[in-house]
Amino acid sequence: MKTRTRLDHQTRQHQIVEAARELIATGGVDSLTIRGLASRVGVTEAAIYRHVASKEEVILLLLQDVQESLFQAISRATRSDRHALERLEHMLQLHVSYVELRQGISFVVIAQAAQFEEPRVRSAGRQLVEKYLSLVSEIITQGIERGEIDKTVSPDAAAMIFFGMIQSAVTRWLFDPSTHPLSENAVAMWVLFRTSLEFSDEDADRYLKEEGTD
Amino acid sequence: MKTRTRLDHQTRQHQIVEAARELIATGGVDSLTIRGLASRVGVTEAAIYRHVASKEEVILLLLQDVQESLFQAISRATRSDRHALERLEHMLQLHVSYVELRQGISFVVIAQAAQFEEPRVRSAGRQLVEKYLSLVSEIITQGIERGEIDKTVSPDAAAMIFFGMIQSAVTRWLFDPSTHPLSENAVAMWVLFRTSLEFSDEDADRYLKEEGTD
DNA sequence: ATGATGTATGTGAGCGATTACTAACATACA
DNA sequence: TGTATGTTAGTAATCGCTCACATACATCAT
Repeated sequence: MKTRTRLDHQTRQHQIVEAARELIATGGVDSLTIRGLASRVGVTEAAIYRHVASKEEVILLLLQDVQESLFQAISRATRSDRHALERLEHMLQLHVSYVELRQGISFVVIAQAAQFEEPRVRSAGRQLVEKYLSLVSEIITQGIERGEIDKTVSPDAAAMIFFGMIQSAVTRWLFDPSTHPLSENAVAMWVLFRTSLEFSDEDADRYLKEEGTD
Repeated sequence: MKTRTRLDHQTRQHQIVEAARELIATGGVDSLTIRGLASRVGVTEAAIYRHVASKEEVILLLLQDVQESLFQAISRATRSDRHALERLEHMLQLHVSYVELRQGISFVVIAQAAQFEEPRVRSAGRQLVEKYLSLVSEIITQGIERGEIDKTVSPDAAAMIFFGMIQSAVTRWLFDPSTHPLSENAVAMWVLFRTSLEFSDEDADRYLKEEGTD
């Protein structure tokens, strides 16, 4: 029985982050314990510390993983050359799909990060939010330059509303997933919000012929 | 030294809820412990249990207190007979002031409630969110009936965006209060979002003379 | 190839600290 | 005198984490 499966550092660390995500998804942040990680990975607690310095590092790795996978998931929308509004709509759908796939992990982890004492965790969470907002804000700014979005729109405010739509949908969905389907609520909000970004009729013809100043 | 100050059940329970709010505000949800409550109230741990059955009840009482105080805070906006859009703007400002006063408590507690295992805590959090959304939704429905808001607006979707705006502003504010003033961000979002609710120009004159069907 | 060796990965046991909570007893007050 | 409010001193459970030790595996001299 001494024939244990020995896996390399990288593989184990990845397993630990994966286990952390699953634990939080099923039982909330309080369920994230070293014991739980060890149990899920299939090793002892002490083995966890061979690949991770502390519980804090687990959280930081998870935040990093969330950031990479989330931006990977929504990158298809940002890369496209389509109309800014279509890119935003696509991005919203991709983000919502991501949250459903990860069982709400991204939102939960970020929200919790804001509450953590550890400066590094807070910092990582803040950077994730700011990076996301910047991405949305840039799309909107581009849209304005290209004449696809009303120039009176504040990109920063619009990005925050966009971010808030996801938070709102996810919050409701976390409480009762069956009653509040994530995707449907997100689409309903988008249909309404996009009218804020579109040209008002009086301005429309004035900018229809202009080109983006890029 | 045996002359302890003996206070009645109701007073102590109120002190406990107040202490719970302060603990969470300063150190996050993990800081909410029976020891911490006892220390802040100025009694021993065992005394806490004279007025509260369990830690879960503390959270439920806190949620109840948040619900009452929040709706009390925003009631001034809902009671008014003014234009629906003005009522919503006023409500947003009052809500933001409330969050600042309570140091983000309302948002944090609700978000955490969605993650708790205990069914009663989850239920209380869900009801708080739903009640809030209903309130906003009703104001919008009234606005539509009175011809103050575009009839194509979905009250439910608009209410969720409204709720999301607060979540978005608070999330950012919790990470860095000085850089992201709650009130300013909220106002900036509102200025943008309200254009979604207003009449498009073509419809405006059609409904200007109609009365609400209430 | 073979065997020795160093290192990375694992285990078992247990550390001190903290958690929510309780029992036995004391005392203020109606 | 009874009851509500308090204290002291615990409980078992769990937390993050560490130490001494075991073993798989790559490397390297022979």
